[in-house]
Amino acid sequence: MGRQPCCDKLEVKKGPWTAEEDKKLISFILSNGPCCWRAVPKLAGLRRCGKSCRLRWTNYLRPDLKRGLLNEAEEQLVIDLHASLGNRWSKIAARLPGRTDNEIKNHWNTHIKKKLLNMGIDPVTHQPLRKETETSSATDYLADFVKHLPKVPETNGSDENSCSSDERCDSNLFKNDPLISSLLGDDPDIPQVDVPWEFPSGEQIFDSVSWDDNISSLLDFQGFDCFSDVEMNSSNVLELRHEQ
DNA sequence: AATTGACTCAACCGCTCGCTG
DNA sequence: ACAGCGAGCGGTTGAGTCAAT
Repeated sequence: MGRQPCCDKLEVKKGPWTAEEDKKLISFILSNGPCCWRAVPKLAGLRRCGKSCRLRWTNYLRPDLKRGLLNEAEEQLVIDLHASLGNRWSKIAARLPGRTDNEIKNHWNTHIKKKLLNMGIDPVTHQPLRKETETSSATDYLADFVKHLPKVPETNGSDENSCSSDERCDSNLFKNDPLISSLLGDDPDIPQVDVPWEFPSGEQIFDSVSWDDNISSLLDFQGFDCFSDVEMNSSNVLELRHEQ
């Protein structure tokens, strides 16, 4: 039996969201909360897939999102977390408040990857890239490479604690490299921000305020205070957001 | 001014996971 | 134990933008 499509592909709209669609989605979420994404498009009057609505909300419209590029500290945290978690972007994003997995993934692919490569660090393994000039020949390079390979345990190779005290598996191998050693170390200063985002109920924050007030609140929350002098209504606010 | 190539990032796709009956 | 379903995740795509020529 084939899997049912998540939505009627013939009826749903694709591509960039319009201000009107954003308005409908925000309005719906503000009054109902982010639940049952499959039903959201129908209830909100959107010709979109529920999946698309969830993505739009979590990656763009959510009021607790930070804007702009990741700062130095965030970038370092991403590198650090990637070293231990790999490409588990949602896990990484959970440690960076206000950042989405998509945003971090994009930033990794466009900025951090290059940065690490320029620093001579393999963005996948987080270990120093080897330059040809450092070894006298390809044979030497291979021999050296094999020498530093971690021992593969005979049983259950996936066990991350399976490394013995053998120096080939020792995290001290690259301890002379400041970045690597910092990546390998357990930095107590790294915040363990692993709390789920709590959606403020309409009663708590948006009670007895109009749609336009809600939009202003959202923008205030996200640091759009530069527009405080502008008369805000739902249409011009969303136009502004789309201009970003 | 026009063209081109590199870059960015919002959005989509397909898959997996976890819950429920 | 199994199937069905919704939600979430990670990889990929492509339109828009911008700098270089």
